[in-house]
Amino acid sequence: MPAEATTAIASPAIASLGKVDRETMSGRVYRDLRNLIMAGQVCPGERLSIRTVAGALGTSMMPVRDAIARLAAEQALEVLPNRTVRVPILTRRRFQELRTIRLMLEGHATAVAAERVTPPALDEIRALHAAFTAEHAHAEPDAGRLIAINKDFHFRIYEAAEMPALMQIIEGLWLQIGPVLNFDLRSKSRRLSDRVALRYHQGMLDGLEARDGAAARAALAGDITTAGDFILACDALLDE
Amino acid sequence: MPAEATTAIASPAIASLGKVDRETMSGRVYRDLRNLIMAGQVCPGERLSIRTVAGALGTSMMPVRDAIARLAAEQALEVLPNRTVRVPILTRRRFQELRTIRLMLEGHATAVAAERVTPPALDEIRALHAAFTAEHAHAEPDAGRLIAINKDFHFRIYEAAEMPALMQIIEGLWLQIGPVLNFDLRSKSRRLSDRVALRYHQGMLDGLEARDGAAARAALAGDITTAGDFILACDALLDE
DNA sequence: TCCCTGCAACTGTGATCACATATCGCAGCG
DNA sequence: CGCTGCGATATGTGATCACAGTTGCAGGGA
Repeated sequence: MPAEATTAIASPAIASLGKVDRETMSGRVYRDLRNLIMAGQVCPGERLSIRTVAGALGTSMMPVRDAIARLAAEQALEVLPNRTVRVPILTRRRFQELRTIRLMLEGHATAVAAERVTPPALDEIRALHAAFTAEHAHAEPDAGRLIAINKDFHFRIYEAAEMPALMQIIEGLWLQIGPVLNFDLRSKSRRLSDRVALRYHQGMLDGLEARDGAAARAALAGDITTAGDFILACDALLDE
Repeated sequence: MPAEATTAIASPAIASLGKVDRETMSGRVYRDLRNLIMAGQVCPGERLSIRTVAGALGTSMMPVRDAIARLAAEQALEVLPNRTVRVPILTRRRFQELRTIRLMLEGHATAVAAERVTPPALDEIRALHAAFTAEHAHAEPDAGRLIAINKDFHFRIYEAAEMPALMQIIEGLWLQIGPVLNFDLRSKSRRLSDRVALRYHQGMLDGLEARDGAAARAALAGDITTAGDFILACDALLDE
């Protein structure tokens, strides 16, 4: 029998074996849908049918059922009284509530990150900021890429706070807000606030480098607040 | 055909029809497990087998699979690399992190509640505090009931803040902390901190009545902090 | 006494099926 | 022209089955 089962034989050949798809299909569907939602690539109100998604992914209904159940538990999807499931439509009130929570939680994560961030982490954050800036410099910036880099920039900072439970909650918040980014994504006028986004990001970076938690937090607050104002002005939200 | 399907016929008889079990078995299993966990009636590290739970509940595996998937998404349960699922075992570090987050979130909810609480809500909160006090007066207080009343007291306050998204997050936090209440529950020495718990609850109530958000928040902070210290002293937690 | 081996029971995963219900479209009547 | 009623389609839910992987334990060898 090959060495895997035995205790101490370490052949160099083993390391090159690679891992055999240790991921369940449920997990994969879940992750894919999650990324889709967080990247703002699904429309608020859009309906998901288990069979349709399963067909599109070439699997049976089971993994999709599972993934949707998990996303619904995180409020990333919504099950209507009809028991059909759709991408939630945020009310203005709820959006503002989420923004308030984000200011607290992401503000705290940023402040803590300013204390704990390591030089290599700072380098990564700098690189992401540079990439964000570069993408803005393009004549025709790719909105999808912009959103992705922005997300990486924020979460790389939160990760530096070394508070995994906090980060999971923050991810949940982005997951709920994700779909409205869709509208933002399609509106080309977003450039208006983009310049200020760059400035706030720079402020966060400066705060981290100076280990000034309050400054970094203040810059983040500006970022979140102005971005939120932009969405609110778009009225992609339910009035309620 | 009875009136239900038609538009405008409002017979008094209809109202008495009652609703026919409009709840899925998945939903029921989910809710039951959730309550069990939040009430601290499952042990950290305890393993759950889908078939076993299904057998105990007299259903097939399906609803249990569904419920467990949802709870796992909320970190209320944990899927091991083996793909078996168990009640998570908190590390000290994670427990302290959760406490920090609770101080922020529940503190904010309490402060906002102080501004928005209505007289009838205040009455309910007073009643719950009275019940909590009364249960303490018993010679042999029922720990389970104590935990339940405490939870109702806190969440009735948070509900008064009228921030549903915030409340869902807080529920998620209680869900993660629930299992360690189990140890607390079994240790009879808990009386030590109970007196102080009563005092802090009184302080929260006073703050709400005076519409003094800062005072209510400070009292809540004392409650959470001292309760957390008690758990940490029990070392029911993983050292990491 | 300890460690290894091999078999049996058990577990989660994915697929498929049956069923009750909801939704949509169309015909028929007012 | 608009509303009502009915049939066809599609949807979520729950049950059952097959399978692969893991775990646990007993037996045999050193």
